Amino acid sequence: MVRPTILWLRRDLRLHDHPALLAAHEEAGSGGVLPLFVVEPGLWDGAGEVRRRWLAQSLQALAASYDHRLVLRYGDPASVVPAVAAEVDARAVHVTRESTPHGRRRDAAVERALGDVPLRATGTPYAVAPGRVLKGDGTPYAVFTPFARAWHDHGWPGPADAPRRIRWAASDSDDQAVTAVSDAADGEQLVQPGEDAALGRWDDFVEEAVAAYDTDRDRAAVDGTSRISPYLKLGVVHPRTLLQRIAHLRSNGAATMRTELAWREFYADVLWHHPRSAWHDLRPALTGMDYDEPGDLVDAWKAGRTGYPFVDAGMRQLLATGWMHNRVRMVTASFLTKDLHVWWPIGARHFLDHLVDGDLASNNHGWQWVSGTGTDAAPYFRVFNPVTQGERFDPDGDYVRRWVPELRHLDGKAVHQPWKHADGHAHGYPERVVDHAEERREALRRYEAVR
DNA sequence: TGATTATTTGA
DNA sequence: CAAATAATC
Repeated sequence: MVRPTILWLRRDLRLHDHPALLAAHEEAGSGGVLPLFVVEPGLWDGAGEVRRRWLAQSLQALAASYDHRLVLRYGDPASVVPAVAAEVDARAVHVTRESTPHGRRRDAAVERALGDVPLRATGTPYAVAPGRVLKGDGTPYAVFTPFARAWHDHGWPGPADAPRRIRWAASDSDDQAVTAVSDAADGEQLVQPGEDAALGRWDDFVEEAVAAYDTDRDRAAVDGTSRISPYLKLGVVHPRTLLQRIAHLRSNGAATMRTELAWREFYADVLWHHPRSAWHDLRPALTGMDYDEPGDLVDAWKAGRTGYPFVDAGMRQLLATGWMHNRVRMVTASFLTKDLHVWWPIGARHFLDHLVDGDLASNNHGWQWVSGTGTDAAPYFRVFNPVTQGERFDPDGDYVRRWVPELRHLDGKAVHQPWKHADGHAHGYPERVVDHAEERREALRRYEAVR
């Protein structure tokens, strides 16, 4: 009697450097590993089109690398996973350990529902497991820089062994999941799906761009960032693999790249210790802050029609591609929270709905950083000037012209202040919805009131 | 991983 | 008096 194990996939859609897959393989013996992905209604139905497309295409690429044995099911994992386990008489269900509030609740519910079938968690989506790095007194770090130092000193193992001849077990997908995924998979994508594409992208980046990353990553019009985040979001690559491939590099660019990966680990660690910070102010510093209710101005912000070119370019890039340059994320977030005086979760929700790399911990804590409510956050008085930021990080105006066609007739950095040119608004570009200088003062007044 | 304003510096 | 630097929000 041979019994398979189930590998229930979530944020680990890859073949290599996959400890949970190796553990499932080890335990299964000749019974084989049944790879299962559950399309969760709560996560799938609310996701934007571009986000769904990225997941769908990533699943198709994964299926190909799993000899097309990947099983897709639609429904609540607490009923679906035990049902599949019963169908195939599974020995155990293997997963990569989750650290988000939803993931932890869900996995606990699945474990209860599985009854006698054990749920075995191996590894995490991080180089160092969230919660592992602690201060000398046993409490978590609240400030990034000391965390990053301790994280680096803690170190991490090298990539897991390459799997050798995994024996896959077989079962059927359900129609609803198959249809959902195949319908969603149509269309262009920011980057190519799949593990091979991810590793290729990273190798290109290491070869061509990482040395200049510390300066080029801030230039909105330059393809100076790695664009590896959509892969990290779904675990198409493991950060350990990425870190290993830049470990021998001593350039400032490589160091900055390691620091960016450390930010991802830091925010996952913060979320592990403070699950409520996903959607609530982490620090009570701004309790009682006077926010405006979302209205027409927020709609203008979402549509990229605020009249501030750098902001609008970013918001349109987000809608069109499911991605936004990180510098512009900070500027657009500052605009919503400090020029429009809207509470950060409104913006965080919009980003998460559309970003193909939308990761709860990184996204929402990034928003808290901008709004001044996060741990180690920007001080409340730090307000980005959308014009100055545009002129500094898109000095030639190419980024704005790429995403805001109504401004293509303006040359150079003139695009950043169309109101200064007689024909600036000649092609339908909207007037500024607010006056930045005035709203900056208003933001400072409101912050002052709760200080 | 700011911006603004006041102040100092140096051609 | 423009540009660097410091102080302040």
